Amino acid sequence: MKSHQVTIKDIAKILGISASTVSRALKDHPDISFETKKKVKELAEELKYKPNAIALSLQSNKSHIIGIIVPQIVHHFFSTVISGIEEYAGEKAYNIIITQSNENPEKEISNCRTLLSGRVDGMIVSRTKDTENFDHFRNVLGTGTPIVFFDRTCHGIKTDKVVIDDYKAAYEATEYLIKTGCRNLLHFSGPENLKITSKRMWGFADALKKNHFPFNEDLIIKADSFEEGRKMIFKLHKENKLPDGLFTVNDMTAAGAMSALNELKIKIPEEISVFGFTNGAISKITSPSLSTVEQNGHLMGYTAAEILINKIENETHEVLTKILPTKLIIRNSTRHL
Amino acid sequence: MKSHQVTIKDIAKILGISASTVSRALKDHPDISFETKKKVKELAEELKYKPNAIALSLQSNKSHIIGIIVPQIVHHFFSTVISGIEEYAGEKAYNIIITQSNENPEKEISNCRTLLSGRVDGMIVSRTKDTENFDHFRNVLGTGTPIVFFDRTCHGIKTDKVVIDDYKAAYEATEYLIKTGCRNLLHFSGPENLKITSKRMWGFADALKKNHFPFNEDLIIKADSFEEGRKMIFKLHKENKLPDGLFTVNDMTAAGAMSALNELKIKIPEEISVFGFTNGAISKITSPSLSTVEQNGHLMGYTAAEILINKIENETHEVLTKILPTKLIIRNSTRHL
DNA sequence: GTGAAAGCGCTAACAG
DNA sequence: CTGTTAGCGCTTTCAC
Repeated sequence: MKSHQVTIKDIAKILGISASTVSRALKDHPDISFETKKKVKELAEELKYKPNAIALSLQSNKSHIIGIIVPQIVHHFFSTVISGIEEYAGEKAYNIIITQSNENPEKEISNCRTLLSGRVDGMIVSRTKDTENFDHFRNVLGTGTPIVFFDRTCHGIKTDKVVIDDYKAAYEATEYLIKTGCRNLLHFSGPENLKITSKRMWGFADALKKNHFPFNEDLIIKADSFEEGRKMIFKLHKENKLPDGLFTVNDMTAAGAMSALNELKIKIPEEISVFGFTNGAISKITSPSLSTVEQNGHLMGYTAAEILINKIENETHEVLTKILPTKLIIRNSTRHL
Repeated sequence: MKSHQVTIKDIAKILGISASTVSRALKDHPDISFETKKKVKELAEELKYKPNAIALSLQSNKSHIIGIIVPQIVHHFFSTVISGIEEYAGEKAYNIIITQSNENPEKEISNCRTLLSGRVDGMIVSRTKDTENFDHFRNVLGTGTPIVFFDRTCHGIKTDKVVIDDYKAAYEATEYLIKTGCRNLLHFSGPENLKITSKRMWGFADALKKNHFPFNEDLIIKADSFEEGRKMIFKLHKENKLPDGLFTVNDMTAAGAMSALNELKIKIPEEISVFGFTNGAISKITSPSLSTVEQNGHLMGYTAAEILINKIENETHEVLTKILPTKLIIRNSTRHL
């Protein structure tokens, strides 16, 4: 199917000059006469010549491609990040290759292989929930290919990270609930081996303690999906243990909880306030609209790409962890101050 | 930064044999002795040799990369499609490069250039709402690079398409509203120059006509976002023109409408039924949950990739339009039969 | 001012 | 069974 794309040789042949002259003319080399340049450029334009990026890559050992590994593209937060990466990469004439691990560590390992084989210039990664062995990332770094982690990072690997201050954000969200009159708080949390979710949990816990609320582990309940959020509310309702303030590890879980609360005709925020995390697309859609933490995925992706490309092009070796600001987005699922 | 990745030459030198022998040993060429194969493979393993995909591409004139152009990655439907593409591509050892046009025709043109320069083996595209001139796509096809369009296709270009039967789906959704007792229907529609949205509109219109409902153009109202959906409901409410059945061009618009209706304390579905389109993540989250049309983005992406890769590898020239089945997903925003 | 030659990593045709 | 050679498209010395 693939017919012949125009090459430098074709142009050279037609013009009766050598390939190297064409190459130089195309990039305005000072040695080349104005005449020749003009002829070459016109013909190139006419034939729709496009440099073969692959040949350039082979030559320069730079692919101008950034490899991305995320658990799921479909996840709103991750697609936001990807969008941010794409934006900065585009500005710098880099392409992005996207792979998803589907939360499967095995797949993540094979993704690394694939990207390495594709000779990406660097990678931007958010690991699966269950990745415990980080050797595949160490291998990548071993080849000299830089990695920037975002959101879900890997402890003990010396490389750049872009994160938000999950602890602080959770602390502030919890404190907001307290300030608006909640006295009986609960947290729906994610897996403990993920730093981001455990940090959110500690932020919640510490906010309680600092405000002289009794704290015990029963106030932390594992639930981190729409369905689990729903189920847990029904369960708590049955046991007569519903709180008057709920802070969830993410928006989806909050949405699930609210869906159940609505069905139970429990008034939000009058009887129970709900606070989410992420500020995804759904937070505007729930009824009532959801108060949440702005996580700014787009900026996170943009920043990660910025750090990575800088590292690729300037070959710096300093390792930095960038902490992006968050803010509380107050909507109608919480009472007002 | 980039240190040396192991090459075939390195292995050859260490083992004191030629590069071609190594190459052949690695791919189990029958000519090579068992001994040699063993030595080569062991060393390759030990040194973590990975074939240089770029060199292979240059050689074979095949990059094993599929280029994707979508209006927005963040859009749930598109990310679902991408996910489907990624899945099939992964099975066939293809990578995907993703670009977004941001609904900007200029950007779309430059995306085509970029991907062409990256020598992708084929493209999967959903155009912007405003693309009117399709020459850039014709150029791509002119280079022998196949394109498969999905969802938003380009009229008058002879290439493969993967779509759903928007007309039929809209017809069925509307008829469902009628069967469940709605007598006063309205449609919130998208831009007219998009075939998919105008087809949804005609499906709605024809369902009314076939069921002997009066039809006039006032029953079609332009609104295709959360905000517009909201606004329009408030406007209609003020003018006392609210329908008892609403079919929207997509889920977001439906969600906006429902958000407004909830605020106005208008009961869904008792006073007004709402029917969406897409079955995105949000359709489970709205209150009540949203009846909608399953558009199956994942399958659409998977199918598009299947058609494209088949075309790439088998160099077939037949052009086909694949119409994927849809189905109504009945939840709680509509009355039951 | 321009051309010839070498080489990026790999494969395949051609020799032995 | 294995080595040599050439070439994919391009850039970059080194000549002239």
